[in-house]
Amino acid sequence: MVMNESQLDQIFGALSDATRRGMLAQLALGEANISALAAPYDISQPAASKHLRVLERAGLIHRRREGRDHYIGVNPAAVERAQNWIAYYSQFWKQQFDAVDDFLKKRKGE
Amino acid sequence: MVMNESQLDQIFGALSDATRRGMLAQLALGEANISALAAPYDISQPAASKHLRVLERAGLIHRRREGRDHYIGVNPAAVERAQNWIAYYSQFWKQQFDAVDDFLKKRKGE
DNA sequence: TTCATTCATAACCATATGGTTATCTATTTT
DNA sequence: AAAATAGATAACCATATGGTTATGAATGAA
Repeated sequence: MVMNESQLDQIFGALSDATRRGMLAQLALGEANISALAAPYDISQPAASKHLRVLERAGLIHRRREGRDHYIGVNPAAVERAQNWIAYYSQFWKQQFDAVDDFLKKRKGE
Repeated sequence: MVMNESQLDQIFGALSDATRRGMLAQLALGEANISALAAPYDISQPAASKHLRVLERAGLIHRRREGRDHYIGVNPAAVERAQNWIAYYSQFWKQQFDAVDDFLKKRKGE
């Protein structure tokens, strides 16, 4: 579980906003340019630009320029870091939760 | 994938700080009181108290009072929400990533 | 009863975040 | 060449975040 802590800060921080999560969700359908990603939200163009910079800084997306369009795609590896952190600890959390649960069930059965 | 968006905001937001992630990691060993959770960090007692309130508001932990001690434990269900969000979309992200990867490998083989 | 410990709360400070409008560059379209 | 489109950047604003010190309440130990 060796991992750059500050990058995890940025990854989770980037995921903590519904607009950015929505953009990532949209990118599950494939690459999109910034206008397309901004369209579903009632925000200004610079606001969308800022959100994408946050996602980019966290390493969650990459950007490919084609003329005046910037095409955005997801970096699954970065998302996986967050997923791994949660998965690693949730083993232990669930385990100890289940232990308490078992104890309560057994006591109820007496 | 119906899920309270603002709670996801809070869950991911709570996970975006290394101190709070450290506290959750420590809780993998079992319940602990606030002093024990604060001990590894060079922060004041009120700072630790604030971090725990953030985790609590996100539903990631629960608190049980015993005399002057507040014992903290993890709520695995809340963590699972974050995990599920990532797991759901990462299918698609990886899938499209693999498709590009295959394409590049095939082209290289020509 | 007095002292120590655990924790919460209030007030404050610096910085980050999420939004805006205005303006600029670069590229495409007409 | 002129107009439209895609984006970036700067300057600004309100609020949130993460930290501090000071203080108070409640419980436990001497």
